[in-house]
Amino acid sequence: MVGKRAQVRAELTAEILASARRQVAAEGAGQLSLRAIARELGMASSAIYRYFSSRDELLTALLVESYNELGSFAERADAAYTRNDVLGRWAGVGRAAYEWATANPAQYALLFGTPVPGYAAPADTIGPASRFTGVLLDLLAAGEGQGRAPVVQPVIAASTTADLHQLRTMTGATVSDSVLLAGVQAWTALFGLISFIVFGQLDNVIGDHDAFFASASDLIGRQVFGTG
Amino acid sequence: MVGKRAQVRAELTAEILASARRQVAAEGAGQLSLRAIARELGMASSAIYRYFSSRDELLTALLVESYNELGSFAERADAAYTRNDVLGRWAGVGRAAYEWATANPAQYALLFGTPVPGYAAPADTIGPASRFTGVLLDLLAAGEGQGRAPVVQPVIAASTTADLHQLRTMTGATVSDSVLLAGVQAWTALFGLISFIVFGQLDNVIGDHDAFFASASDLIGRQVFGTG
DNA sequence: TGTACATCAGTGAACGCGCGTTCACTGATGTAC
DNA sequence: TGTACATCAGTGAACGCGCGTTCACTGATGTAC
Repeated sequence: MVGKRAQVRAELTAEILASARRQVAAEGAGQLSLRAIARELGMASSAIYRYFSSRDELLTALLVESYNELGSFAERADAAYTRNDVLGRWAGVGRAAYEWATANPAQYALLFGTPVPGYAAPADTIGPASRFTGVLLDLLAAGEGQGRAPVVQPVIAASTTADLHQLRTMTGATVSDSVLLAGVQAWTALFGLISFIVFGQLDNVIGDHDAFFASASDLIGRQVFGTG
Repeated sequence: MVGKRAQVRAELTAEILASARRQVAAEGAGQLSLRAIARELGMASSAIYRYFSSRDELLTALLVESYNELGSFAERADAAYTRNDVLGRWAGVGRAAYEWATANPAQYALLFGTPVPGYAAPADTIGPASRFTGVLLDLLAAGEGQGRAPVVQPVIAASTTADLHQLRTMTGATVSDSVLLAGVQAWTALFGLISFIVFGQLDNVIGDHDAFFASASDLIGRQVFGTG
């Protein structure tokens, strides 16, 4: 049985995290303040230290939570398609990322924006961070399994071949160099697109963000997976 | 003739900006502190107010300066190629942006990273900001003039057609919808790629950043301009 | 079941820090006659 | 060319604010016998 104390502790930990999330959403990750959280929860600022031993630890918890949210969101979106429907899956996963990002811009910025100065993400964030890329790698493998290939064949330097080799052993991926390189490029393109929209670079350039995202994301998908 | 006072004023203004630049480079834009600048220049913190009426005004000056740096860097790179060598020009302009970004990561973050909370860039940044995109639009026009076309034909919603139309009138561009959409997509892809590298998303994934950038940027270029 | 003790949550004051901005001021540099 | 006055740069103290973190403490909740 779970002790009452442990239960109350879990609840308050969750409340602190929730308040931190709200805080980050409202002011950005750089402005995350333990005192403000304590104020919102109506407790002494020192009490927070019973739950998180420093501001950085709270940031890490937030980071892990956000990566997991994005990852599970993408996994669920992916699961809704037939495995063979590679372009549909790409569209779904991309849209999931886009929707999560626009719904949670500050959390998105925490993951993909300017690194928080003086903060280095510890190793426990690697696992959650790779949930999203895991979906992508699986997608790349499925595409190649169908005989799909990038519409433009990449030119790859020797050092990059080595990097791709190591990436394969790290992730257990099995796709070819061309597909892997084009896939990583598509990954950066997808998040570049989302960042431009979320960070306001396309304000005054594109009015209907959703429609533009759909077109551009579809373009990226057909570039990596061919028109099949 | 320029009065001595005016000259000294211009020099100190430049020194303040230089110190601010150093500050941003070392700590990030969020940490830009007037007091720290004053300390470095050996003057009273209140003296800064003779030159910039607020912290935000200094930030704006920095933003304008950075956009101009990036823009002129790209313009010079572009000018080094034969006008017809569209893929060469794309590679050169992309490399210019990449080199500027890696050499000035904090200034890059100021332009393309998480927006500084509580700060809205005023209208005077639009001009400098569009120097880079001006180069790109010119490049797109040159490509289309040679009969080049994106390797994958974009699918464009009605609202996006309207957005593209407005974009054309705003910028004086003359390219077709497909080329313009693929061009904007390539623009977001290029900066997504740079951001992933500069912000550390590819650490532990790709070792040789320069080589990877070259491959991926080349890929983007051949996607927009065709293999012609 | 009741008692004695250990564990833990939360308090409130304090430390030491840095920040942007204002203000009345001193002197030096420029300008008009 | 010299004098009287206006302009401007820079000072230093102060205001009011917020922050992360530490520490000795009180009181409540749990545990062992």
